[in-house]
Amino acid sequence: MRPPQGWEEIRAEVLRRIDRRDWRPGATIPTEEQLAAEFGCARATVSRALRELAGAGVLERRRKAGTRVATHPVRKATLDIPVIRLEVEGRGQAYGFRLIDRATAVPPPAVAARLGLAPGQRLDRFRTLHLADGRPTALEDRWLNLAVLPEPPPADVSLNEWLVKTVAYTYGDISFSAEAATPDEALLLETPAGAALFITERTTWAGEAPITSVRLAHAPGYRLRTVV
Amino acid sequence: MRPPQGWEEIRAEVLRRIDRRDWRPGATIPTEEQLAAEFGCARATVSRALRELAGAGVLERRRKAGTRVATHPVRKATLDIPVIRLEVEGRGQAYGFRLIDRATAVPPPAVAARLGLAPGQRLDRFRTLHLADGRPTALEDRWLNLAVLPEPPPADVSLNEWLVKTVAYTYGDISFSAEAATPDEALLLETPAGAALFITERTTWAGEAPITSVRLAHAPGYRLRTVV
DNA sequence: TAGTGGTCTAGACCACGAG
DNA sequence: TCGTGGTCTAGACCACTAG
Repeated sequence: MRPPQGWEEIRAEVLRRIDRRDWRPGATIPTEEQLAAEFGCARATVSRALRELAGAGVLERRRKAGTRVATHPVRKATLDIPVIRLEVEGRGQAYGFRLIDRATAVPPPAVAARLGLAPGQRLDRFRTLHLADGRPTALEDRWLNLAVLPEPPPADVSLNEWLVKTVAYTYGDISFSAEAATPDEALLLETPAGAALFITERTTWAGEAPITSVRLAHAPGYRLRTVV
Repeated sequence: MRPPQGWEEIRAEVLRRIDRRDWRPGATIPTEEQLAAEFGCARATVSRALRELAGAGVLERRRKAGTRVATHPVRKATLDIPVIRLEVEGRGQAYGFRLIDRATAVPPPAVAARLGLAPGQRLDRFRTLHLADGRPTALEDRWLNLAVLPEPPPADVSLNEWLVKTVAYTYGDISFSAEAATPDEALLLETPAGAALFITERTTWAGEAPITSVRLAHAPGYRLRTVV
């Protein structure tokens, strides 16, 4: 049989051997050097293939100990964090948004803690409704640290997209959960009170400075997908 | 200033330049060759750094066109797909589970479609309640294609973990959503009917053969986190 | 301390795709 | 067409860690 060529074919071959149970969970597989000899390629090529599989959670690698097939069924998936406008347009619908209200206030303790703020510090709060073909798809509740921004945001664009262009790359964390719609949310999202909403919460920093904390409540039916 | 050394320092330097807006969203950055010359390293080292950033959604790369700072704020996050037992034990609680019922039946159309089954084909269905310190944390509803398994599963272990050890690596897809608890689910999870539940649905194949489709309904308060 | 993975180099050729 | 990223090689040295 023709040996695998290129790191992608090697990755596929390794997966095949794991699937066929030639290499069982917890077992140590041959070293990079041995595999390179078997496949007739450079060690760097094998290394690349195994590194990708380790990144996906399929293999566990440690110096000196070697490479093992992962025992714990912890798989890693990559998730494309969605942008509402692109999601809506991807479904062939017209995107729109409406600013519900805007205020300066002291954020609730949970938000202040997430952003690492001193108690009592005031932030700007924007609530925006995102629309698909005129119907609400998500309610955005954003707390924004205007102090760190070079200029105030304009009123006529999506705050999210303006931020991305202005503050550029940021680090952050994201969490997903399910919550029942409050009466207020239900009214805005045109859904029954108490409906199960999919919630994404994102907090971002630029370097050390906390920028913004966003809570998105998605209208019922929302679904986040990925592949393992 | 000392030039960055190693692909990780180069990655950090690139991020710094994006953060400082030396390189703006949409702009083309220097070629690998130019950066290698600037940093005094091999092109492969620059390539590695830029590849990682492209994988994270920070850069967009195309042959001939070069490398640009990503304009669309689509970030990619890696998600550790949780294993309930490990999550529970990680919180310092005692893990347990209880088999609710088991049957052979024709799955609902949605499940059959996800698994790519012929209409009318029967599968085994297991419903399991996962417990943390004796209290329910998640309700598992699993449809299992016993025909493709080498041996029937034992009754006394977690079905999920047995599957992982037996079928080894599988491909699959995952989706997340929010749903209101049905009366049945509410009873089992000891929560009010209609409560907002976080739902994960996973379908897996081993090669071409569909193995299993699982729906996990998490008790209220569940939260899935990741970092960008 | 020795074995294994992690990384770097200098060079080469290839594949894609913008102009 | 030809510039750019994508990959491979053969070799080298380093970093971590199991025994």
